[in-house]
Amino acid sequence: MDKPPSEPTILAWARLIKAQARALQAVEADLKAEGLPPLAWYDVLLELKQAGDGSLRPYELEKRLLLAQHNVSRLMDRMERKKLVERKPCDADGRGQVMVITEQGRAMQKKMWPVYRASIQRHIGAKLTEAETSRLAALLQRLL
Amino acid sequence: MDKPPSEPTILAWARLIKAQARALQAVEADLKAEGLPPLAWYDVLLELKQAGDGSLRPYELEKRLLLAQHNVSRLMDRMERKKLVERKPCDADGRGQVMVITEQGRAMQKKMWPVYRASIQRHIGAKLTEAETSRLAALLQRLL
DNA sequence: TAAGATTGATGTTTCAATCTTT
DNA sequence: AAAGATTGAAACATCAATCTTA
Repeated sequence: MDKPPSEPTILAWARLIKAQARALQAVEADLKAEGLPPLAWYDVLLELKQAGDGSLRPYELEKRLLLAQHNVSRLMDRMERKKLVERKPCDADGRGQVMVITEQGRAMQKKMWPVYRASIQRHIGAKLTEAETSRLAALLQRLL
Repeated sequence: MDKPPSEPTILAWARLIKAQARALQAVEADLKAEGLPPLAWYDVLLELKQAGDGSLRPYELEKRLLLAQHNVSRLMDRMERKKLVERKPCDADGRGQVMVITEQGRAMQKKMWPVYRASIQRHIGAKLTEAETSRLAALLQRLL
């Protein structure tokens, strides 16, 4: 136990951090260049849209987006101010809230996707062959 | 042009973001649990230590760490307050500064490494075989 | 007591502007 | 004018409580 990581392990770690940082910064920059909100907002909108009735509890968003509870709370504040989501009381649990995507929220998700998609292609797709992409996806899944 | 990304490309992107976020959060938590500073500080200390004379210009750190100039500036403020680095004037360029690692900085780097190393092993090394780790490192390099 | 969610205070990052030297 | 670096103000994230209902 406490066996130290091999050299390839350290290299994989370093490149995971760096490749993600580069790609994420590039995609965020592409969104901003189009005057669109940050990626986190897209993630929220997509999760809500994909949830059956366009709504999720904050703690569900929390788990899916790997965010802390108080960060979800404030992210919802900002998105609610822009009318992209709405808070509703939760029938089933008096403590809880339900976050619902609005029509404006759905429209924003639709508007962001082509820009986001092109950005993913530019910064990931264009750098790997199809076969490499599949192998990368498979290996990354083993880390989840 | 503007060919949309394939399904595997989108999957690889999503997993890159998620796997990195998970691993990074886990490693940061391990460091914090030991009462150590965040990873960014380790990165600075290591870069300075590895630079020939233990010093680098802020703009060099900026490029190596993928940080914005003003973020480097403030990171250096915090680390200087803790006596881990020192600002010196730059002989060769009157506009510039030189950031130098202190003895305390070297000691901190040495103290952090075993914790960091064990954390990398736990969150990356233990989840993949040696062969997988090498393949992952090779694929990630293609993104850089 | 614990889960779901929020909030005040504090720390960090970002934006836009500034300052100095090249 | 451009490069290296910093700074005030605003946005965002984090920490430690707090509040409510289960």
